[in-house]
Amino acid sequence: MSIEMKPLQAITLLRDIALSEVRDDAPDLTFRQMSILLTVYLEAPPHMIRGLAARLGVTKPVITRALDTMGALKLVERHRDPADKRNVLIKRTVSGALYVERLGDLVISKARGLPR
Amino acid sequence: MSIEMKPLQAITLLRDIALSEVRDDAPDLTFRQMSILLTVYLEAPPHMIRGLAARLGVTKPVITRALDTMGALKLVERHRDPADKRNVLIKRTVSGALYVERLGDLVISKARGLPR
DNA sequence: CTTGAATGATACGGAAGCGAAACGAATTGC
DNA sequence: GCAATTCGTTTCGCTTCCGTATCATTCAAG
Repeated sequence: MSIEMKPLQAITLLRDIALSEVRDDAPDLTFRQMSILLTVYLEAPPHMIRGLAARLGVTKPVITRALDTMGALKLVERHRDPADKRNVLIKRTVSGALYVERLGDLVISKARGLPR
Repeated sequence: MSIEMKPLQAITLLRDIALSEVRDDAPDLTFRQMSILLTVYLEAPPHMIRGLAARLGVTKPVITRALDTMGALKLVERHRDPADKRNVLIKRTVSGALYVERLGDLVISKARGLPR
């Protein structure tokens, strides 16, 4: 089931989301970091560096750096793949799940308050 | 009217938007820059540095720098206020309007394609 | 005038991001 | 076994951003 939206509503929604992210004292992720995080939490494992890089159309160091940052924030974890020790598996964390959930609630509440 | 959304839809929408922003070769603005830009294009003029800084809850240099960047991208323009030459008025541009419009279309199309 | 307040810009040191290239470790193919 | 490939990380030089503090300019009040 699709959600219909008018241009003014769409832009207002985006503005409200961006504004909340800025005003919150939550860690302000970049768009790249956010798309990595949400991909990890939306799609089925396993998630690996190379796959995420291809998915986002960026280079591998971008993913490595983003995981450094988000790992320090406890939003994701890195684990070596036991089956192939060259690989790194990106795993979810409790606080990451909370962060994503909070983000979803934010979008929902902003969408609900949209102008006619 | 208001738009109802479920958590999975909300997160998926956000992910799709972030992913599109990353994949596009469009200038990738930070959340701060985006909230400034959308505020300027959504709310009635005049827009001034100090007001935007208060609106976003950030310091003035943040706004100055964001305007430097977005000015170079032709997304906004700076003009001295003739009435009070201490003030700087932030004005919209044609290409800025196009950028915002494209952004709205992106949100609309991603919302339309949401699951469930 | 002159003083004080207000505005936006700039300087500074530091943190984090970028792409390209080089690297070590692990695996695969011969 | 040994070379070639794959994977993620690290390094390089560079750019951008951050907050604090300070600056020049402009206005307003006495």
